[in-house]
Amino acid sequence: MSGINKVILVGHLGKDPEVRHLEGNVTVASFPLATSETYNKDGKRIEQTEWHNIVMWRGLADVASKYLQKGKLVYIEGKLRTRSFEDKEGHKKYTTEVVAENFTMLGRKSDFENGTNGTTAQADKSDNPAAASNFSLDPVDDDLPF
Amino acid sequence: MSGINKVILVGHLGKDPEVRHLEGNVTVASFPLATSETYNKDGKRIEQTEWHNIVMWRGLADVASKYLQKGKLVYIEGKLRTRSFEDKEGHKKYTTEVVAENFTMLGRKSDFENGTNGTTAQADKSDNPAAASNFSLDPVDDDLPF
Amino acid sequence: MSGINKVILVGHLGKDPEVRHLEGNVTVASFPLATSETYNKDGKRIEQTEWHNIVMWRGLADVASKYLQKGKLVYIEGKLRTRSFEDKEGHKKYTTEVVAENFTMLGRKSDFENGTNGTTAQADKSDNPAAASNFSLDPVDDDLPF
Amino acid sequence: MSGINKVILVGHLGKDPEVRHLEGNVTVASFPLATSETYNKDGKRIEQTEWHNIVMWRGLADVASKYLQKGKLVYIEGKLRTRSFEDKEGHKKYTTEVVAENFTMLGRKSDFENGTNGTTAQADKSDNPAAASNFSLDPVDDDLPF
DNA sequence: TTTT
DNA sequence: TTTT
Repeated sequence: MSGINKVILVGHLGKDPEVRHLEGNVTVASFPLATSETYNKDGKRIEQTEWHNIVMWRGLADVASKYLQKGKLVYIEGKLRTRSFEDKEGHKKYTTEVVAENFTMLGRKSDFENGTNGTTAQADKSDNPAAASNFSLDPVDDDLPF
Repeated sequence: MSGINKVILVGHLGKDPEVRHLEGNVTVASFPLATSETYNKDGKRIEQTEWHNIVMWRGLADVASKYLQKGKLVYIEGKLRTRSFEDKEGHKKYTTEVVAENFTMLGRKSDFENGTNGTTAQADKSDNPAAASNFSLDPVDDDLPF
Repeated sequence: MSGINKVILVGHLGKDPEVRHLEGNVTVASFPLATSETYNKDGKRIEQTEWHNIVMWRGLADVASKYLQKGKLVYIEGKLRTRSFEDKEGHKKYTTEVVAENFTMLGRKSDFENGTNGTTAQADKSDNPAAASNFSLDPVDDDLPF
Repeated sequence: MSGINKVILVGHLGKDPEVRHLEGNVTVASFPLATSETYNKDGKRIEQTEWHNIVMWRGLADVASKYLQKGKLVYIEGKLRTRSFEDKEGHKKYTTEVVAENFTMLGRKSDFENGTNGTTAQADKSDNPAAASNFSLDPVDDDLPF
């Protein structure tokens, strides 16, 4: 039977997305995302940071490589996937990743502007009106908002 | 700026979906969904049921009308939408609905079989291979599970 | 059987929380929250805003009245509850609210500082170390972050 | 700043929970949970199962050890935590776990009855009135359902 | 290692 | 109006 495997994260990118192009014209983007939590221990405020390996495929990877950068605050929805691999010494290891299904940029509007290549905010805005900040691979049911 | 508007429900259908066909060949299905919660009051076990108005559009409505029936247990993901209308006496009223984005059938396998018209489990299975129980309007990135 | 009734929102407060004190020393805070969504219609970027009625009870209301203000960006988790009431003309009406179970402030750190009564950022920080921004009614399993 | 780190799973236990008692009278329960997903590949129905390491602490572990068993269908909410350890050969490894914050049993009512040691349904029910199936570590705001 |  |  089918189950549910859903992850919801809000955090900051630890690095710019690393983009790879696989055969068949498939794009993959990956980056670490930090989610922080604060709690009290012996009256002191402790911050604990959890790091997540985020992976985005195809169209989502393309848009991620365009908009997401180190330090940005982002909401990510996805699913868990654990895969095994061999490290350099031939030891079998496991890694758990969050395969993103959609993301939304949070934070100041200026964060939605792509400044990596020196385009001005204005140019970006005309190219990307109104701080478009929600991205997904959903079908383009674009005409009606439901 | 874009935000997040997400609802996650697991509950039972209170009625069979009501299906309407709008102009432009658009299908809409709607039904009430009950989510129950139990808590203790004065040592007695109380069950409180919340009713949700679920709305499904287009392809999701089509598949809902095929598989969902009164009493079935279902996981639904969607978003909130409040709209106004006038009742028969002309009074403005508001209703809040959950516009579903995908759903997954839970429960026994026999629940995934469409038994309304006496078709056998086998016939259902050939029509509906492997008790497919997760439905969404996501793009059919069907070849690879990520 | 028990079900799941969960709402996850990220949006901005439309107003300051309105706080009431009920008998039995129970605090209730309520405010509207806007979640915006952008989509394309005929090549134009449309923003559609959904308004949610948020309700917080007891300790969560107390902390909300202290930290949440009009315009702030907040993550809210809660559940749906529809209740009926009579309006002034005696007509029965329904309203659906999101009863919050916890919230987390998002956005710039300066947003976490309570500036309503002129306390300085520094004073706020000592009172509220490290921009504590996650609030819930969970038990204070504070010593260990799991 | 605080972030969000949330996991939502619906799946079946692969084994009975393994319960350990740590110093300080702390209980820990852990078990594997399977979430299955089906998709089409070349016209064939493929099922892919993802395994999650679930960990429950303290009171939640106690109730888990009482109600959860191999094969049961359960809704789990929690957060991701990756920790490192050394395997027998002294190699550093990482494992990602879902630290559960609450769970709800889904499925037939008979599944809520603890039949491992031959107690009757009736005895179970008196001990566990009304098939209580939602468990969490939330404060016992038991008198009012909000 | 679950379930269908 | 569901389910337990």
